[in-house]
Amino acid sequence: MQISSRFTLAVHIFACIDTFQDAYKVTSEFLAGSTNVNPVVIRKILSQLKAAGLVAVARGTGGVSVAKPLREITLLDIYHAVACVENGTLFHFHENPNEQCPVGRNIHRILDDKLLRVQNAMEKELASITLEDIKRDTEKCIAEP
Amino acid sequence: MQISSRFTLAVHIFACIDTFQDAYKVTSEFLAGSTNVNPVVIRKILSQLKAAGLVAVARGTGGVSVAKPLREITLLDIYHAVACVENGTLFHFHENPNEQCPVGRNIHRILDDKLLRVQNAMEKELASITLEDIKRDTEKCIAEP
DNA sequence: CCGAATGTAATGTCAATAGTTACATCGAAA
DNA sequence: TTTCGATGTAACTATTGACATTACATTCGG
Repeated sequence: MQISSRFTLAVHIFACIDTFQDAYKVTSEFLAGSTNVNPVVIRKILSQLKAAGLVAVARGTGGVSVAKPLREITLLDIYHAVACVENGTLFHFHENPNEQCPVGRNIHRILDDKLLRVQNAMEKELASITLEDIKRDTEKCIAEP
Repeated sequence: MQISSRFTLAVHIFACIDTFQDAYKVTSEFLAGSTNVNPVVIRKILSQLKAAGLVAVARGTGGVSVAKPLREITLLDIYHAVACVENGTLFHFHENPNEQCPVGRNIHRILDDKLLRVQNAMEKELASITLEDIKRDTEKCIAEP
């Protein structure tokens, strides 16, 4: 299985806030229009981002803004906020290896550290990219089509 | 979503072949016993590993063996063989960003290279681990419980 | 040719994603 | 203070993939 599109949607949302916050009120309806997904899905993601302290959502009046300096928000923060993998573990392990079997009894001791290394390599790369990078590349792409 | 347990199952299968091939005939039934999953699931994985040239499966008589030197098989080979992610892309992208929107029109140009970097970091780590490492650690874990 | 094992189709269950409707709630502005 | 646009969420649905399970044709050494 792939990592849920909630992640790419969340990054898309931030790119929209960066780009449009001065010209428009950025609402879930507005974001639904840019991403082409349902507004309720956007609101679900926004509430996860809000719970992680990454955005501020104005109730009543409406509108989304970024809650921290862009360079302090990494793709890893966003990835964790939208909770795309269960328990934060990337690899799903078969649940009940046979404890009577020497291999089944030890398979976690054999594999867990290696899987963690792989996951850490991925998360480290996610952590190396900030919303400032996204903003810079967004402006560049829009400027030179 | 997490990466399918087919991957950890496949590694478990190789650990079993290493450990038991001299003492037992390693069949799908045998492997189902050690992993505690259905034999048909094991056979599905075995046929994927066979298609990738990683194992040899004896029809009729039964039994599985490794088709290449252990040091030449990496966890990345296994990961690709069992095809846990669609098109080989780890991140699922929302399908139809709005082409009328400056951000929607450019979101792939903004994000694709970054997502690829993350995926490459993960795959590089997977490629750094071979079945020889698995065999060594399996023997170690079984020897000292 | 017998028997144990593989290959595979078909079916069922379960969980997660994503779409959609509906509505209570909020809060600024008229 | 009422109105109106927006958020927060619950509820229901459709779709998809994972995994279990049954069934059976096929294979091949003994």
